[in-house]
Amino acid sequence: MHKTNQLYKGTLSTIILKLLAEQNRMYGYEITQKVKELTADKLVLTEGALYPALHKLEGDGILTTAIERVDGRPRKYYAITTKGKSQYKIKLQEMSDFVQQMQSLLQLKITT
Amino acid sequence: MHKTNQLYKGTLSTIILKLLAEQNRMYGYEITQKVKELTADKLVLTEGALYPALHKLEGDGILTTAIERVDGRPRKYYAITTKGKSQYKIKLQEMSDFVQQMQSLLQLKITT
DNA sequence: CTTTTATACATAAGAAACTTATGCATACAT
DNA sequence: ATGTATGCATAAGTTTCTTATGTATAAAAG
Repeated sequence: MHKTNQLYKGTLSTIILKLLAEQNRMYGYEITQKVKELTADKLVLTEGALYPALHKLEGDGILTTAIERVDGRPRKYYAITTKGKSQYKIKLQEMSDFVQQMQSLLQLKITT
Repeated sequence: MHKTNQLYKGTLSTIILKLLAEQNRMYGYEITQKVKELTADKLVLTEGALYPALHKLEGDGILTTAIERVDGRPRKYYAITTKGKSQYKIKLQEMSDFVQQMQSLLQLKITT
């Protein structure tokens, strides 16, 4: 998923859901580019992590897919389902709780 | 380490270092109790995660140990080394960066 | 007096979520 | 002709957990 920071483990699906909750639909490569853009290259999704994650979300009914041919190449568009939206809310709340727990436990300085 | 939240993966060593950076020395069971106390039982370290983590930190020269007999039972006290203290600073900074990255990327509401 | 609970350590099998490497294919630029 | 960007995918190996066990002592509970 990135460089050498173990903390990002478990964040991938939440990031995917965040993007798809706001973008109607996106394809895999587009997601990697969007995350690079949003984080100024600090977070780079690897394909070995992204594609299996997308397949799992699809298998769990969180995302649906539609393949389209663009410029002679197939593109697999992903969209979030109703189930996915409620799953996203849960994931966001978990992340929020986690962040607060870490700030409290480690007494992190908040530089907003 | 806890219930069912993947996010805590990778946080264990940072939590251990935090406690030992402030407590001179602690033993394993004491660490589990302290974390329970500090988080109001929301974070419960399991032994299967804690002890291997402590052994690894010791093997990496981050912690040192001293075994003492208390109430007829052996206790293994852990203390942080100089190397451990600089490692702790790095870990704290990584956590701080991670938290800010997540707040930014997911636009989390900060409820301070 | 025997069983449960708390204290205290440890390891081993299995799962989850990655990394790293590889493979296929098209289009464009050098 | 070769490298870079686009676009998908899988497979082997690693890390870090969970879950399950195992050993041992002391105090409380029945």
